Amino acid sequence: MPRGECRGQGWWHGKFRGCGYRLTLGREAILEVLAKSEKHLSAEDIYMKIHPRHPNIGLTTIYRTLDVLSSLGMIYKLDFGDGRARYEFAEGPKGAHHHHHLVCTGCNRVVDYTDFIDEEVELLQQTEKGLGKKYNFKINNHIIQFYGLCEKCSGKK
Amino acid sequence: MPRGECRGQGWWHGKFRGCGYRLTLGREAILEVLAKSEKHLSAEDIYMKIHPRHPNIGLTTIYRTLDVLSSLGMIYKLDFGDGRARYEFAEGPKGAHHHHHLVCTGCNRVVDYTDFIDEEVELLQQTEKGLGKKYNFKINNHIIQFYGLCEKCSGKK
DNA sequence: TTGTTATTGAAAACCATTTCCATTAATAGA
DNA sequence: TCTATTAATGGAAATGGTTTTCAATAACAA
Repeated sequence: MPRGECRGQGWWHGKFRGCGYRLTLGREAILEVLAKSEKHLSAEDIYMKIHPRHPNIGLTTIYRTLDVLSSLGMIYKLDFGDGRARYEFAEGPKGAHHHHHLVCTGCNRVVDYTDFIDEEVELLQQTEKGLGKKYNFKINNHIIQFYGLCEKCSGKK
Repeated sequence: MPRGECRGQGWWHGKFRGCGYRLTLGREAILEVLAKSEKHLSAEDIYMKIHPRHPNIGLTTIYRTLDVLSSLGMIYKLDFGDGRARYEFAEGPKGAHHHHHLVCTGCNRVVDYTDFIDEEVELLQQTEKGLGKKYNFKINNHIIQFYGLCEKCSGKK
């Protein structure tokens, strides 16, 4: 199932079915929350958002679904070093909103930046290709993150 | 305490003292293990290596010491996504052995690569400077990691 | 040598995530 | 539409890396 032929309402029907997954209420609800929401939600954040409307969807299901969505490439699993995973909607194919993260180690605020992205992407592709060949890796993902202190936290210190 | 004026046997004495830390057996033992060892040790790895010689050093102390060393910039705390932190000795100043990591998501093998490092470092510095100014961050760290499947794991599939 | 206080070890607590297992429900086929 | 199959679910319990607690110990300054 080549990633990326998705767009429009309900495109995920095919995505699920095509991979032998069933389309359930929970899965749709979670996808919807991630698609609409501010970014970087934790499993519990998602649970909280979904619970009022779907009180019968448990946290376990959230975790399981997030794994599925993540393995389908529909969402990204992120780690900002605060001990809980965060998830963000993978905005369609072709990296339309490709960005990386700038994390404040003081207050855990996260800034999505797109500055220098073109240069980054170019270097990443080059590196990916080089490394892949040299070490015989089939590379399919990368992380770039910057850590520091935001204005507020820098002052506090 | 400006990082980086360290070299030679026992340079850490000053590093510790200068920051109000005491120099203890445990701290030296842990530093030594990290300095000598293959890279990417987990807290428990370190515990196992130290235990035969120092059976009275507990895992708790390992964790506490790793925090201290990490906050002093003497070691790096790494996350390869397998649920446990790894640590690696910060090889002196000036990024003498600056490298990044290529992680196999199949078997968790980690390759340290230095290919394209110069280009990377240049871009990183540029980005760091740009982001720092634009978002008023005092950036002091970054991560770059590639994930994929190594030859073996790629075949298995 | 002595007093102060950072450091320690062991056990318990923490807490995000996973596993278990009996129940439910999505889907394919009749 | 109805039915059988089996993936998906939820609640409770387990997991496991890391942190906290607290009384005992030991590094260091004087």
